Amino acid sequence: MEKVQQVYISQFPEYEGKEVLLKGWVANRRTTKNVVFVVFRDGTGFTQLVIDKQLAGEEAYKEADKLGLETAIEVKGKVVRDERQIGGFEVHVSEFKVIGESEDYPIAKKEHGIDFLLDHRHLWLRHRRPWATMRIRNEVVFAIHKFFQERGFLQLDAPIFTANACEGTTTLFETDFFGQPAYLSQSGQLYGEAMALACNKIYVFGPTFRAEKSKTRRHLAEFWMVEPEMAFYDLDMTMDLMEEFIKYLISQVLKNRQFELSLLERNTTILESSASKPYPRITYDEAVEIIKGTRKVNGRSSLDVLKEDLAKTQEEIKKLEAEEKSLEKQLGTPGLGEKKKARLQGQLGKVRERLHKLRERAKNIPLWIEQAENFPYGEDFGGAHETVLTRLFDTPIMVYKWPREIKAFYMKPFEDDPNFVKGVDMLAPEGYGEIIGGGERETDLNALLDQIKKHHLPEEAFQWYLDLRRYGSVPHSGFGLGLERFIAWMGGLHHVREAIPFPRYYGRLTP
RNA sequence: UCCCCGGUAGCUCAGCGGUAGAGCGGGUGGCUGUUAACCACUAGGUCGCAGGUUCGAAUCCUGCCCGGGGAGCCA
Repeated sequence: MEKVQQVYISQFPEYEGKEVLLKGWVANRRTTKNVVFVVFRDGTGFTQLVIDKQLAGEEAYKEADKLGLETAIEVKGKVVRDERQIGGFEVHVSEFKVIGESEDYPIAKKEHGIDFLLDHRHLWLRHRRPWATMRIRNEVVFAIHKFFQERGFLQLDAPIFTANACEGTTTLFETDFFGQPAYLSQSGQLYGEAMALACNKIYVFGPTFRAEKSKTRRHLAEFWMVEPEMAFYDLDMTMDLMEEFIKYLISQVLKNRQFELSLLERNTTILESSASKPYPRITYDEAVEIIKGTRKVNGRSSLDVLKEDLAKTQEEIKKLEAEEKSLEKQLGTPGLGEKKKARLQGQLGKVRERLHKLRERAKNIPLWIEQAENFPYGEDFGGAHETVLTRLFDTPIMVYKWPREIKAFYMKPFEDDPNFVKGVDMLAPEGYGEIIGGGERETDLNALLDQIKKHHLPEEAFQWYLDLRRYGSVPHSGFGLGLERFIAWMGGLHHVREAIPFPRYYGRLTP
């Protein structure tokens, strides 16, 4: 092969009309009489290769026609503008050679179930949706570091092996640490507090582990959390920081990852409002009133919104049921052509799938209404309550001033209202739920000892933590952002397991 | 641990008491600057496992296993 410059697909705008060398993989292939079209990827993007008999020769055409999906190839050709293609360019190939063969690639050119795809996660990562998602993940991670570094925070790591449970509630993974039981960290917070009192403003950014057998779209057994901790910060300063932080992350994704968002077919309306509009700050008491429907938001009550929703859902169900019947009748007609029959069956499948989802929804809404109306004051919100609450807003909301009993032992009570603590949760819109939990920490040694006893936690294990209150205790605060939940919200992903390269959750340890 | 839904071809699914089906993917041939291309032919199955009901079970019943969603817990 003659020497030409090797470039990446991402550099195409600088190389229009030029002869270049590309190295990558065959993502898809279509053959026509004189031309083979290859959808080609090199990790930086996707483009179409055109292997024409005239230009590349009869041999190249025949060889290209045999290329299996995901064959690694080296290509020489000219970058040509073509507005019909993704990225706006295609490559007219003059020569190519195979670097690595690929036969019977397991992921077919069609829809697959999530379980099959996750069994092939190591290969699935090569495809468009995961590719776009991973680029958004990287954008978010980079933006997190930029945000904190620009504000003088130090990134410091908390240990992963710990001797005790942080908050004493969740189930932890137990391991053997040279003959002693040790647990995988469920939060870096307590260590973050120690580091903040040493370096003022710090953030812990690492993996965390929870051994709950959670089977929901919001849970993983291993996930990444960003936990800033700031000395001399009170609750209000913390809420200001949280809002500024989330707005910054969203704006960076919107600015730099439009193409990836479009590949995910993400409607960005709510992301845009969330990047600019102020986030409502609501006390727990107010949130309860909103959930119960006794307090209106912008003239709307949560229960009315749900009832409207139910009516709309039922209407759509009726429409689809009629469509289902009509399709079934058409399918029952004798003498249908195979082609026509297949098409009808395809349509019927889609209608049924949509019906299934709507029926599920129609079944759930009355339950939500009931749960909302009968919400027992003083308890934590469940998924249904969060949905009811966040549905009324087009930005994240911050719920603060929580009843002391339902929050962790280290939370600081309000001086003028000691039954409530200075904790705050940020709830994302569009059903993505809690993305941040945090607040101001207890500073008083005796108050903390009291809480440790009330929560039945082992006092000895917390001696080092209590030292932070013995020697120069100061007001301080912090919060934790669930990275995968945030990414799932950005990308409009169905499940947090799509937001991490190799998810770990109950029932999934490989690949 | 509990509740709901599911397990049929490599993949996505239909069939729900009477001879196991379609699309995609594989193979062969045709057509075509194609966009998950298209058309024809072809190969491909212990209907999750075990037991029961029945003349007859993918279909009904029971138990178990696996998966999905939710509760709990939380980021």
